[in-house]
Amino acid sequence: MKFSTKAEYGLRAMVNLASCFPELKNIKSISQEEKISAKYLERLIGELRERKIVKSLKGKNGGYVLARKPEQITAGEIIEIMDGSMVPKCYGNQCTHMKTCASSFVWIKLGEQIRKTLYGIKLGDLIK
Amino acid sequence: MKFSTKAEYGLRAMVNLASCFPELKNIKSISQEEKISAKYLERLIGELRERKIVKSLKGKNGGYVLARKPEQITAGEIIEIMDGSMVPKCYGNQCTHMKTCASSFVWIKLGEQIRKTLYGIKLGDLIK
DNA sequence: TTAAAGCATACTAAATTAGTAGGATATAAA
DNA sequence: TTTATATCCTACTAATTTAGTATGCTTTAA
Repeated sequence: MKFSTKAEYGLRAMVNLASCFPELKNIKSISQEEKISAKYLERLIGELRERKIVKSLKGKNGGYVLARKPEQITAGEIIEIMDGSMVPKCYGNQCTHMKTCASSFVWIKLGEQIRKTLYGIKLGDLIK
Repeated sequence: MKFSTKAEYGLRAMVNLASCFPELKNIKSISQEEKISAKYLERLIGELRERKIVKSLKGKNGGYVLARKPEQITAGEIIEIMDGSMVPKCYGNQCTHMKTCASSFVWIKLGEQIRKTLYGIKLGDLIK
């Protein structure tokens, strides 16, 4: 089981913005500090902007700010946006986690725990 | 975050064997019952054999049996073998989850929870 | 002796991931 | 009002991983 670098990059960038909240910071600075390709990061943060995690300001002296306070944004939100669903599914949509499928219990239980864990961690918790 | 079908196939196959434990079952039967490519499954179960989850009996009337009782095999063992490590790491091995890396807390915490959950589920729990 | 099983290895096709490239658009400051 | 600096948008590509095939060898119970 893996997480993509996308989730990791996204989280790191948001933690970075949380650290300077409520100041603006531009892609160039974030990418240098976090050692992530600027162009790639630009796209990732774009997705987080669509989903209202960050706000952007265009033009000179522009950049990004968290759309909410660090205490009001969870790791789960960010990771779910970056990585897609956190609930593993049985293959080919044939199994829709029916009661008759014994092993589906494992994925359901696990999905619950993962959500519980990640939605319980706020950016505010990570910057102390 | 995703699990591969490999982990799912492996788990399903082991649950299947748990259901008929301690009887032998051959690849052909398992693959038909679980609707998984026989040749692919053969390889997957091969890995589980190397790691002592199942025992095999070659030759006519051969097949596979769980190497231990269903109560003594956990979902975590199987999934870890099939899927590799369950602990997500920071990128490029540059970050080794240091205390200075704020976001690494998330992956460490999550890894713990995943392990706790999956190692807490035994095959025996799944076949009732 | 032989048919039925697992064992081993190499190959391939499809999907996903991780980026690049190039420009269009917006805007604050000079 | 011009210009530099930033985000925004879309298409392309390279690398890796996943999922699955193919082929043949080895073992062994009947």
